[in-house]
Amino acid sequence: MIDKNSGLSYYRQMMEYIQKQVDGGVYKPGDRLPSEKELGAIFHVNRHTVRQAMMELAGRGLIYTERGKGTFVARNKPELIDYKVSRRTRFTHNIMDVGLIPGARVLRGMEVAAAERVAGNLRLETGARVVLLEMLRSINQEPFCISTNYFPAHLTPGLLTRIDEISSLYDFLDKHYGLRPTRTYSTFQATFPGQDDAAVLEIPRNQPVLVVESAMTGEDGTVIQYSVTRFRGDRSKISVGFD
Amino acid sequence: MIDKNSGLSYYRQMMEYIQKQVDGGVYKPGDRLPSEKELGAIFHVNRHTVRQAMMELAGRGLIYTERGKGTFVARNKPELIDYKVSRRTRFTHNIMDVGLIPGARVLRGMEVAAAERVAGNLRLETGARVVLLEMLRSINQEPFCISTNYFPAHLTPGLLTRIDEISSLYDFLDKHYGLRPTRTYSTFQATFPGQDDAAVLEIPRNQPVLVVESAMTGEDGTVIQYSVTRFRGDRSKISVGFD
DNA sequence: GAGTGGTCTAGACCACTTA
DNA sequence: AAGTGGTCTAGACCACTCT
Repeated sequence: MIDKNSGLSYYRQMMEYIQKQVDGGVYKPGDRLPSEKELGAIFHVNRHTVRQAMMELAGRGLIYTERGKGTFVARNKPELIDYKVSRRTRFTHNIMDVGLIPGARVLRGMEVAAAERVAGNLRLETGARVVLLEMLRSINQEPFCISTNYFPAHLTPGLLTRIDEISSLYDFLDKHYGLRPTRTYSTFQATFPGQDDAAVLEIPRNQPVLVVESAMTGEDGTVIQYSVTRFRGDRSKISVGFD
Repeated sequence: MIDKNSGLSYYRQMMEYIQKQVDGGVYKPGDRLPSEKELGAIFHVNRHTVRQAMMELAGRGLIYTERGKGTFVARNKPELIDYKVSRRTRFTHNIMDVGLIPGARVLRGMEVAAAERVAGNLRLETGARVVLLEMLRSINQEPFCISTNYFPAHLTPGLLTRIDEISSLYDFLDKHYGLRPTRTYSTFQATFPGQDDAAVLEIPRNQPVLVVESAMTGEDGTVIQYSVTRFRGDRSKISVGFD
């Protein structure tokens, strides 16, 4: 099982072996693997060596552990959600159109001084007053993405006093302020979540997130919204049309 | 330094402490941390406990290790390359425009039967003949992304015999086949690299990649190219304009 | 040769789940 | 109570880098 002279460390050989077992369908998503003790006996290695293999495979997302229960093969890709981004993207409609149940919860709402990056994207001076609105969006009751939105404070007076009324952000902006923002650009990055984001999205910190930064302008070209959205990497596939 | 009764494990306390030190600028990107032995002495814990903290922080991308040298604070953010994607994106020009040196190397070129996903995107029958062209693109001599491109074989006869001539893919397609593909859509995902991709991109398997899938059509609307590109997450920021 | 991280073993105790 | 993964200690040897 383990080749002591292969030049490859034991735990790497174990990783390859288990990866093959999973790829080959010997263990299917959701299956329990043998316990660490059993694997140690099977491969004739110490339990800590088993653990090193398990931990690396878990970090890679192939398996996950539950204390007291065992180690399990990860659910493949929990149904990637194809999320379409266009000039006017509306989360609620977007999700409902594919037969899923959207949800939204406001995490933070406050007026702050614009940091350099925020000010630059909103075409304001650094330190200008902006409204920060952070929302958790969920699909079928499960966390999907966190969106941090910034608006020039003078364009959205009293927004924070009406936070409870927000169900669809775009409807809200149109109804109260006559704002109909359209997307001018978006950037995409793959990174790891910060501690807070990981907790809210209910993912471990070593699971990647897709970060989308966008700027929106009104019909007259003034920038009225800048947002940074972190999508769960295991759930999200963002698609952009160029038509 | 370590609170034995905090309820938090030692290695997690160490992780928090070191994260704070890095965030606070005590250790800057590229700095060497104290050795594992030294950290063990500082925190009054065993070297293995130190290692567990180090390994998790490395998995998260905060630090990296070099055998025989030490442990260093990662330098990730500063070198982000803003890569613009539009209807007609040309890697070579794109990179040169921002003053960097692009490079390309063909990894694989072969004619294969189209798998379901490839066929569907190229609007062909599953099993139809397609040309696969896989290229590594680098910036300033460092791996940046791997692009796997598929073309209907009947549109690009003899492509594989001229692989050596490819420097700019789009120039090549235009010159030899009169093809001028324009992008119709792209999808973005954040995941982990496969073993081969990780090796070619020179990143560990637990560092995220940004996967961009795109379809390109000719002027008459026929799909002439489908590609899957894996960008190094630590280097890439893909931007899309909606104008 | 001294110092670094990488791997492996051995044994212990803990927290949690299940029966 | 038995089994599981989680944490910690202790000691050993290795491969590599630097000087």
